[in-house]
Amino acid sequence: MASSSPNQVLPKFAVQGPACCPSGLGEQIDRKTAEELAALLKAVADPARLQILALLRTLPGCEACVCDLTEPLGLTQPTVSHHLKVLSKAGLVASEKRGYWTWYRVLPSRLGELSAVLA
Amino acid sequence: MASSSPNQVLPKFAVQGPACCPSGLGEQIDRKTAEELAALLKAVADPARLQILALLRTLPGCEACVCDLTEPLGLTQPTVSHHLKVLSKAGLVASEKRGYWTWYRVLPSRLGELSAVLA
DNA sequence: CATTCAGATAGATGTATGTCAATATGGATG
DNA sequence: CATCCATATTGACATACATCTATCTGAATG
Repeated sequence: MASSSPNQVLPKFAVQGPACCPSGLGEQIDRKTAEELAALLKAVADPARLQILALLRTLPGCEACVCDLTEPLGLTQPTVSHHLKVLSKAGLVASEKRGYWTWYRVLPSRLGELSAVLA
Repeated sequence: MASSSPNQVLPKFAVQGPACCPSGLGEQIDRKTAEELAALLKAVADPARLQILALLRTLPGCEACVCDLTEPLGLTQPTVSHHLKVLSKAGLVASEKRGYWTWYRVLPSRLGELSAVLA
């Protein structure tokens, strides 16, 4: 079913801040907006998930199946599957079933949004 | 004692990735590097702390004392103090005691590093 | 249609974390 | 030096989360 970025409606974070410290965090944000942005950041703020993203990016097409990730990460298959689900819900990766394997691939635009907000 | 970025030795994340999806996460990272980057991201991946950073940036000099933050955040003073400590340990803010008050100010360069890694 | 294989899900468990009330700390002031 | 004020720390508590083992699901294959 390739569930990737299902109902992801990213709030419109400002991308320019005040002169003193220009940033997407340049104006006050309400609690709800802060929670949405924090949720996206939490998806990335984990060593295993960072390694997954970095590893996927080294591979042709920026994609891999789950079984290719367990050994380099030193984690069990269910744990890797869990992390991929978190990344998927955050819209950071997309999945596609091909034959026996499910291929996960990085969606770089989402990381770019994050980067722009923090810049 | 103004404890800010005490023993912060940020690993040298690559800032350019492969052509398919250029990023600072463009090459494999080992567990230790991933943990350090995740720790920095965790410091930002909280609604209250994002609001603190955004709020500080709207103020003259990008700074405020703790008592200025509790009401807009809707959190108690100890909780705000806790979040500021987390941000401080991550090197995202610096503190300075002036008279009665402790002033916290954003260190924008640190956020810039994060942004560059994710770009 | 029985088997096989990759991946997903469920359940359990220990640890980390966000929050608050209560209290300690430590500089400023009279 | 006694007091006051902003902030830091402590202790408690509930929730979230990372991880594992065990099991389920569902497509491919003979």
